[in-house]
Amino acid sequence: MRKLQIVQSKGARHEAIRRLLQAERIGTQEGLCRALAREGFRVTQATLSRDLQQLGAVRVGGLYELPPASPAAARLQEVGDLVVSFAENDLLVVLRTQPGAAPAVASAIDAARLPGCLGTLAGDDTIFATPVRGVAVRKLSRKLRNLFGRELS
Amino acid sequence: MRKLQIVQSKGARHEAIRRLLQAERIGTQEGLCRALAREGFRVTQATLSRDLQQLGAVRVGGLYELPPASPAAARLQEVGDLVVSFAENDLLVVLRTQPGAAPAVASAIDAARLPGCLGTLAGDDTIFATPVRGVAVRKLSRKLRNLFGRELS
DNA sequence: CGACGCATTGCATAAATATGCGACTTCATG
DNA sequence: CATGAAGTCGCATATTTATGCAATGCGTCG
Repeated sequence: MRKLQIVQSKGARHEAIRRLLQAERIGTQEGLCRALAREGFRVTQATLSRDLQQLGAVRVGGLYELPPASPAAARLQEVGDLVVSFAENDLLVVLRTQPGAAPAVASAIDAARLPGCLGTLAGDDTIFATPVRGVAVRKLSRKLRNLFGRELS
Repeated sequence: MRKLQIVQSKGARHEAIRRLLQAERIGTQEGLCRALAREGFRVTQATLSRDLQQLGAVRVGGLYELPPASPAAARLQEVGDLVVSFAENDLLVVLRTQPGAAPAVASAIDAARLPGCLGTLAGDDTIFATPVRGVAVRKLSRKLRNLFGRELS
């Protein structure tokens, strides 16, 4: 039997990685691994290899660098708190937001230009989002959840 | 005894690498190695590792990409043909150019902001270049030769 | 609750990249 | 011509990164 894994920390870990790469001169995944360990994240090099790819980090001159986080992504993080719940049917993903916040959130989603998102329509506290043909509503729903990086009903 | 090496091709090879990386999707140094071989460049992965570093290439998403060649470097290549000869004494590097071309060449050199180059002064077909304190005139001369990528008297 | 889909992770290892060292060339100099 | 400094390169290998696979956790749905 292999060691139990404590899944569940990717979001926070990615944030930490961003911070660390900017603050320190980190040149290897092993080094990043040690730095993260100091902050309480215990993961292996394999995981970091995947994380760095997902973050779009690039190794240049023996040092890891991050492409500036897209403004769109930053905005999504900001408005994430305004989202109250997710739901979906066969056709649409339906997001509920705090009163009046729907337009702001929908605009942030649009700006992010998700590959699978055909369009959004915002009311006052409700957003309809519809996937491009061929993408399952489920899939889009998951993507949106991940974007806001939170667990919702 | 090890195999004889046919030194002497870095400049052209670097050009070829630039071209190939832009034209094809190349994801490994081995792949680049094969592509170069098709063009007649026979070098090993080790050499390419060094070349790519020198070119500032970056591997992102499993593909090699080049940072856009600095305008300064491009300009240097352009004016390189106008340079006729190099010479040096204890104090200065002296470049001769085609008549009237000195200012253009000097300006390109200045724009390149060589770390070892304190300043240049251009006449009509003659340029004086002087190194920063601590850098040998010899050193600066070599750097300039390399920049123009040609063999001159 | 049980089954299923999917995401996350570690482990082991494959794949890829970087580098120490010596060979060789080219220039320039005594 | 001998000598020496600088630059380029291949080889062998060390270092670093990527990945196939299986285990586990989480959410959903019947």
